[in-house]
Amino acid sequence: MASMTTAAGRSLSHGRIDKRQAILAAAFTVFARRGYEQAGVQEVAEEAGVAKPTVYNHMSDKETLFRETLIETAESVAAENLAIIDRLRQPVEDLPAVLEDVAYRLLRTCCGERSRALRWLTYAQVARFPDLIEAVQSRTTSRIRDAFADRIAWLTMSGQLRPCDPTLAAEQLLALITGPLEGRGRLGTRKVTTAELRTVSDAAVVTFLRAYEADRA
Amino acid sequence: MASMTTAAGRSLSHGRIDKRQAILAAAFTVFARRGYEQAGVQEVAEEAGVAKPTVYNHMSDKETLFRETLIETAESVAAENLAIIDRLRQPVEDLPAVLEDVAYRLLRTCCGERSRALRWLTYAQVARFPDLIEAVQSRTTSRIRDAFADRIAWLTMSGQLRPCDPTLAAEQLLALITGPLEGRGRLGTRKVTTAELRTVSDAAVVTFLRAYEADRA
DNA sequence: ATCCTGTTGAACGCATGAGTTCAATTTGGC
DNA sequence: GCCAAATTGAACTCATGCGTTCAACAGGAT
Repeated sequence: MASMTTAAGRSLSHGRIDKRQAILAAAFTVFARRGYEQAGVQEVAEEAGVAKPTVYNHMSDKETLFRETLIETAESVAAENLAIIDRLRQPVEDLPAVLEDVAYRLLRTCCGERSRALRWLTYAQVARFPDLIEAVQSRTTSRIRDAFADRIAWLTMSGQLRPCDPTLAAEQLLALITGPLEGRGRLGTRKVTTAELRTVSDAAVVTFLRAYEADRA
Repeated sequence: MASMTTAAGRSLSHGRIDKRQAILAAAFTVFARRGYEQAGVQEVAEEAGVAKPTVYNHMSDKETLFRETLIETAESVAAENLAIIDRLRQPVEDLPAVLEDVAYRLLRTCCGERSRALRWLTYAQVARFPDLIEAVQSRTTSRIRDAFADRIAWLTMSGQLRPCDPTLAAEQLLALITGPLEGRGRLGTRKVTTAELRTVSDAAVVTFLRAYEADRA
């Protein structure tokens, strides 16, 4: 009877520190470093400070380990992004400034180690685990898009944005934020300067507002 | 001394049909189907209708085989996209209509088998071959962006678009075209309807023109 | 103290697949 | 027809790594 876990992730069997979390964290580190196939279960165990059979005590397979790791990371990344968008819940007086701030933070997160590695690992295993794309995106991109759409809907109702399809507007704003850097290979391996992030996110907001700002009458 | 090849890809040693091309084509098929690590050289050989040692006669490594395959495909995909953008070289009378046509074709290409597989394979092997991102993107995304920027510069000079940074505008237009479907996981495994492509590409052009069209005075 | 449960390290079996070897055969050029 | 280069199939070597086994061990509960 391997460790069943509560919603909080704490082990039920005895009060021991849950090694499950350590294993998942280590697994993500190693998978991100080497990729799925190149990563060895042995290496994950070492990174977690644990013996190999212990890993198999918690996860039946390398595949299971991979899936749980990606899901876990997806939830974490999503939470980070949703927190940023929540900035738009408080009433906004200076819309461009607030949007630029949100856009900048989102872009910074999307360029971060975790987000990049998550995207890579997910797409890398399309051939082997096609369902993972759906599993990860429904937890990240879709939720972020919907949260943004909610904020845009409110902004529209308060007259700060022109009437539009909020979901489409959210998709386009997100595309404007993350697209340019992707095209420059900067969501790839190269370093990104803070200035470049600001330039791109500001430009995204400017273009978005030109297209979606309510006519000033 | 294995076969040196001319620019046309024809084998110099005797007039034999160049098996190199067959091998590269088969390799892309197999890599796209299985991914780099899962694809076997044996399987590539079978797909190409060739014996395994023959593959090693043309490519020293599995790694070399992979690199050459990706580069070859990148050139091919780029050519396809550049041809679409060339549509903008002839003088345009109805800018929205032409842009929508170009956007739709680009999106259709980007959702195609070859493009998707190329992206996947490239990003999938970031951990092992980090330089491939640069190699592929410099042949595809960068060139497409630059070609688009050229057209946009001309359109600006002819007064059909407002003054802007053509490269940034190109990046943003491309982002608007391909971003939304990516967010929906539609550049993933799911099927995409023609209608959906049209909706997204039209919306991209509408938003782009709202932001970049010259003021009608 | 003594159970029970989970951990440890080391070794193992086993499958997979890269890259090679080689002798036999095909191919196209001359 | 003849040669040289390329191709073929089969078998082989060798490294890698998953998943398992097991005997010894640790640590909390009663």
